[in-house]
Amino acid sequence: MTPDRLDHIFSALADPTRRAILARLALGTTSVTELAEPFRMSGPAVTKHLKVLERAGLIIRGREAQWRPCSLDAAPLKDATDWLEQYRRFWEGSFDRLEEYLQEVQTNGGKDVRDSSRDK
Amino acid sequence: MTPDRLDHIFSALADPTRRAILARLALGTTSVTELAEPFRMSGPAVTKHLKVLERAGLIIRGREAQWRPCSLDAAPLKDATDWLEQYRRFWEGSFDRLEEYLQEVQTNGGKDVRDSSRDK
DNA sequence: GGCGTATCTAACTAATTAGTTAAATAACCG
DNA sequence: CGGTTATTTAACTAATTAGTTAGATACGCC
Repeated sequence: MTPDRLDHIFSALADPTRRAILARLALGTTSVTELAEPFRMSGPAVTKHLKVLERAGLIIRGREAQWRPCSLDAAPLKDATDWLEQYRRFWEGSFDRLEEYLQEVQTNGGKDVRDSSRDK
Repeated sequence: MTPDRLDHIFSALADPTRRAILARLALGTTSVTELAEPFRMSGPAVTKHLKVLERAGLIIRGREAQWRPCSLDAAPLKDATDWLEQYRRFWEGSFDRLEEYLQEVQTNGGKDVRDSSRDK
């Protein structure tokens, strides 16, 4: 997982139009025109969103006559999830004693921000 | 979960500097200066990244003398994970028959992109 | 070949982002 | 008070993003 692959994935997800496109594609492959329909937005604008999703590896484009069907490729979402997974213990809240201890020593005794020479 | 909360969360995560800052904060609360250290980047640039993280709700800022300690608040990462979770079945690959069927009917018989009047 | 539908490219604009340096603010310390 | 350290704000620039409209391209059909 190179760092800018995650950049592309997360920034593709940072837009509600693009998340809605993914949600639609979760129901199945469809055309650009149908993807565009729910939005008050020109065709070219949708084409650009699709390019962003494609750069992130989240969609696959086919060719069928004058249509360029899009389908979901969720594999990169797994990479995003794996990255987030590292932080699960933080939102689940229950650190065990060792983790608490490590966190304290990391912050120089857990007493002060930088060093222990200052004393408030 | 309002849509633009997710926008803020994902776009905060779309930058490697900010992900590195979160990784550092996972080890414990620290100062702006220490956060800035690994990067070839001015102080104000780091302040801006912190503002983005703060807007996303990912960090909490304190005050201690002339320091403004940062600490991680991972709660929004749970929201991101929850959103991604909807797609897990896609990257795990094994759809059950019902899901396959639903996906096919959604795409008008699963045969064509738009309708069944065309026939290739 | 020419028409109609689907989609993309080009060229442009406005807003946002990521960085800079210089100066302001805040708080401790002697 | 005056100096030093930490951090933020202001003002600026360059690059990127999200949208637009107009025109090009691709393909099927008659």
